[in-house]
Amino acid sequence: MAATIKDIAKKTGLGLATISSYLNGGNVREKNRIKIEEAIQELHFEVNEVARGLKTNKTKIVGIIIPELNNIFCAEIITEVEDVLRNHGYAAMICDCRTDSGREAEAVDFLDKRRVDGLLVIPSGSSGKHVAAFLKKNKPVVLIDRDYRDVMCDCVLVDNRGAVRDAVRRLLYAKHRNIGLIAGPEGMYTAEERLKGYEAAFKEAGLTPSERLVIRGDYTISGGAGCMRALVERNPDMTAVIASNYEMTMGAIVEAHEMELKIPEQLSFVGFDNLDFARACVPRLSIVTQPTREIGRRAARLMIQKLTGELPPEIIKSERLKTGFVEGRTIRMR
Amino acid sequence: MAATIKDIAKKTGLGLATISSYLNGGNVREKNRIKIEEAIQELHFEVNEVARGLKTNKTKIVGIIIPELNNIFCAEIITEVEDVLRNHGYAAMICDCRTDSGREAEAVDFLDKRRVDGLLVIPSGSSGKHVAAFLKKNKPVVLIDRDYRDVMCDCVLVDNRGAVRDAVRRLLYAKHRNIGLIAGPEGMYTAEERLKGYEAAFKEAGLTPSERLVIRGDYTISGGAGCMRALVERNPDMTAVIASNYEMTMGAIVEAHEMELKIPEQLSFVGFDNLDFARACVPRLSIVTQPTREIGRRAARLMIQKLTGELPPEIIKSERLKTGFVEGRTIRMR
DNA sequence: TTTCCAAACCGAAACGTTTCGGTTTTATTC
DNA sequence: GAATAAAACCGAAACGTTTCGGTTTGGAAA
Repeated sequence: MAATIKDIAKKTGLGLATISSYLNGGNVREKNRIKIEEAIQELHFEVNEVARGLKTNKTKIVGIIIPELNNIFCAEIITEVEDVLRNHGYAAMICDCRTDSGREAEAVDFLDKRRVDGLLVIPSGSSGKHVAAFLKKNKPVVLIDRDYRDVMCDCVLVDNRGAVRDAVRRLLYAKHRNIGLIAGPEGMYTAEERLKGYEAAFKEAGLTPSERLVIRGDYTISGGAGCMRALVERNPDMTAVIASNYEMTMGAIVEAHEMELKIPEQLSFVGFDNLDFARACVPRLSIVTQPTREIGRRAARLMIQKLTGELPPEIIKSERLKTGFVEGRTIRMR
Repeated sequence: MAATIKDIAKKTGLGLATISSYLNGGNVREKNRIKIEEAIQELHFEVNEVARGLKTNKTKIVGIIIPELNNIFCAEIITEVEDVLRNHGYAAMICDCRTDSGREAEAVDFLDKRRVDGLLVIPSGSSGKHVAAFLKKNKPVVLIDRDYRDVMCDCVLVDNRGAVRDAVRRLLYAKHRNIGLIAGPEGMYTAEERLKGYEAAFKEAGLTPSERLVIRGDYTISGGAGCMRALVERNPDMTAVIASNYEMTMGAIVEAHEMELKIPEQLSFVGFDNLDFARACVPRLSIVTQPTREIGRRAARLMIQKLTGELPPEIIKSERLKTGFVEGRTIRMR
């Protein structure tokens, strides 16, 4: 049906190798170049990337595994990743694993069978055993946002610890002492790091927060809401709360309204991540922000570098990006 | 490097065709089955889907083209689509075309070269000329959310007209008469449909709204904000506003706060799409909702049916889904 | 005009599957 | 145990590229 390189060869009277050379940027005599281009036009020839992939053992496809496509943080990163990849001729094959590390492992298999050239993963679990086989083939794996505990990979992370430490510092500076934290799930890399940042800020100020001020959520809206209520009920003296991801920020805000808690008059608040949402709230939320586009860009670039061999496989690169803070009106000076 | 079917044949002493047959669910004598499975285990054999694709002329990949991955509405649909596709053994190759129909055409080419088996598109422009070549190869194209004006494709749409008509009806029922509409960009399918729904509701009530009550936004947050301000300034008698997509809903709300407009005391409001956001607002927004998961599921199923031949190519199916309405507290009875 | 060298060109083989048509094996029946 | 039908098996060829090693060509230098 579709024209092949052989049809072009026949039509132009040239050899297979010459056409192939032309297609891959090799030198061809001017008049032949013209003939080839005409034939390509006429027959609507398009390189069959599948055949090429079989021969070269390179598919020019990067597999992307994420916990939830339907999650703005992930989506923003992937948008950027896809853009950079495609600009370099790579296609993005995406698998959503619903924040389930079992499904993550399945996705790795799925993509491996399809012979993707590399894997970009926002890990759901903390073990990376399931990518070991892939790595053994000398294909690159780049991690985003969190690290595997047991397998070394290139990665692009964020200074989670510094992010929350900074938020706490600001609250301490505003004379808050009883600062609640809606932390993330136990064992989750970003959650643990953020919690450590919380503790570090107190420590450096020579303070020790009550244990009752920290509660674990599950990074969901309803989880955030539940935690907010629990924190308020169990800490009558609490004057400020930090929610440590976007979903829980949303949930906390909803619940505060539900409880008719005035923010920041009765309770100061620091949220996470989504600037649009922060701006839409009344009053505008003060939030920790993550450089999602930059994360995506760097991860994709790292992948490209590994793929092109610009960065040799044996050197493993880990980048850590600074977070930001956007002032709103939800921190009250005491 | 990686084991091939030939290695399995050699190891088991069986023929190539037998192994292939086994891999494709054919019958094999029990003892041979065991031998094959052992060999596969031992050599870590995995089918090379690239080679298979070359031979069968089927890649088991579906190309997905969307205006913005980084847009909750799209992301929710795609999440569902990807899930269904993968459950049927298909991979999703995603291209974000930044709401640019030129880039959309490029994406079609890109995916076509990679020999995807079908194309799922949330169109950015209204012309579908760029998929004509793809369709001519007898490969299916399924459209989501909007239709091409010039090319017939299977599609899954939403009753946009009914959605806004319903919203207006509710406001009319609450005795509002001067109802503003923040409409979408001119020429955009969903925008035009929603506008028609607005007009239809007035017509059936025997009313004609002032032209000044309709303003065109560009489906962005800042666009929505600007429109809100303009509407309020130019219509002192306006008592209610409808924003016709999520981003503009957000923008409108932000701007209302900015202008210190009390909702719903001074202005009733109906938003669009994002339930989480609606719930997080104070008071909770009344919104039109779209069945995103269902849209995704149906589109993916349609694609699968076309791909498996369950639905013959010559019959073109178009599905239209009903929207919903979630009551909040932003419509005041007059 | 001849010589010579680099540049351009060439076809066969290979990548790892599936499929076609034909052959062997097995199970069944008499 | 022979005859038969069905089931299982088999290898070669093909899918559309790239690449290898070798051959031809063009044009500059002599």
